[in-house]
Amino acid sequence: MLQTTFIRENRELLLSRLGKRNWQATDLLVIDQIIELDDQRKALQTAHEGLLASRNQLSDEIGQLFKAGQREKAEGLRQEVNELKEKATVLETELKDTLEKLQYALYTVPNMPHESVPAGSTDEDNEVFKDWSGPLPDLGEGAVPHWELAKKYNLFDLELGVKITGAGFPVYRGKGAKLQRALISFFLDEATAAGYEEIIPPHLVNEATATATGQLPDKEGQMYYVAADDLYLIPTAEVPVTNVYRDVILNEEDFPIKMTAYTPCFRREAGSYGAHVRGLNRVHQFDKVEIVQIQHPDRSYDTLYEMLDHVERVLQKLELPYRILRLCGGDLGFTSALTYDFEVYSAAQQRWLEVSSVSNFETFQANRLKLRYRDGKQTQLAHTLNGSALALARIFAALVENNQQPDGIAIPKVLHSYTGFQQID
RNA sequence: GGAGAGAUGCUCGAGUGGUUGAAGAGGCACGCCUGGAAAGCGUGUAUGCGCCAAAAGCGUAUCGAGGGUUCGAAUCCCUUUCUCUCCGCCA
Repeated sequence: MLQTTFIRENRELLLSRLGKRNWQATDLLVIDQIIELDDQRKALQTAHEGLLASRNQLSDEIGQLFKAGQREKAEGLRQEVNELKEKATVLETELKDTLEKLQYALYTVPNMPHESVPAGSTDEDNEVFKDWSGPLPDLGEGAVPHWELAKKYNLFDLELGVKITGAGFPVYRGKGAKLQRALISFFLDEATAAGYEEIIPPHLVNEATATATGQLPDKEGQMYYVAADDLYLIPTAEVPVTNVYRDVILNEEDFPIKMTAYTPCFRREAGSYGAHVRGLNRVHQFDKVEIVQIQHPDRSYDTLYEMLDHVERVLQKLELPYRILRLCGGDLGFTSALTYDFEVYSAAQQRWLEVSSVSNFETFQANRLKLRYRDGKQTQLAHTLNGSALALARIFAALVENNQQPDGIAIPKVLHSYTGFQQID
């Protein structure tokens, strides 16, 4: 959520930047509505608090009079205060109403895209920020996609998942399960070696938490919801991990805060079916290691690129062909100011699969989180960032596809100490 | 799940209707003292919002959360959340 003061002070810039998200003139009206509502709010608040101040002052006087034994005088003041209170109640109702409208309007405004965000409306307009320079793997005859490899080598079973739960809930087995666990450990070790504190957060979160990182309101359809306890299954570790710092005031020397977490991620992904979602390409539950940073506003973009480097190094160690995209305005998430996606090449499917998304949210989440730092005498909102390092199901898919050989699947060297085997056969 | 107790500032902890944004202690910061340090002494130490060009300042709200009683609530009432203790259940 953008700050009202920011919107007031940067109206023109905001209007033009929201154009990158393909906002039309009619969409932009909400910005002026917000400023208007905020004007109203200020006027009402000033008037309301003026009445409260009088009330408090008179109440003090009444107290003094009672002590002095001047009951009659006190009774007179009482009448006066009661009249003030009636007026105050009217203003209070109006104020609450205005605040509610303002809040509602603010919730509809997405983050302001960074100046480097390319124009565009769909994922086809994303800019290739760093392309894969080497040759793409050519598996030749007989290469099969990962879902067939899964059957051949007993790596995972989607039909079994259907029996146990439903579509999109893979059951990993045998060396497939071991490989999955190896990848998780490897990713976590890479992150902690880079200075991230490992966190094991809850996998269910309450409404306040989901609101602070921007999943609520509006996107409840994307999360699994446990009605009996009013809790949501996390769609990403970003949600609980970023909320570690909800309602916190940091000192400047606390920056940067670096946290990493492995969690399963649950996404309803309603309405996505078809050939491109076969196998592990899109599932309702997948494993992911997330990296999160909280940084000083002046340094958050350096941090964003540092996080890109981290993801890049991990992919290099896994020896997977990858490219980096800079998301266009139309594809940019609601809460993000700038996002880079990583895609790995899936040689058997001959297509790129998104395996990581690294974003700077600037103050958008921090505003809702009330995550601030002390800047001299005042407090300022911090910047939050996060990225996948990495999302597992698709890494798993690309890994087994690209490394398939006639007699088995070769495990990348870096994972040998984690898997305990060098090949799946 | 049943019974009881509790929730106050960075921490501990006092406070049952009237300068209580909140005693006291600890911590922390700064200053004095010291050759240096400790001890000691002094000062300071919440956040949001509004008024103000801005600072200073002033106002207002906040003692788990929400609502109520009252001229006035940390203090009284209701609802709710959470924590602790005992019992039950249990990986």
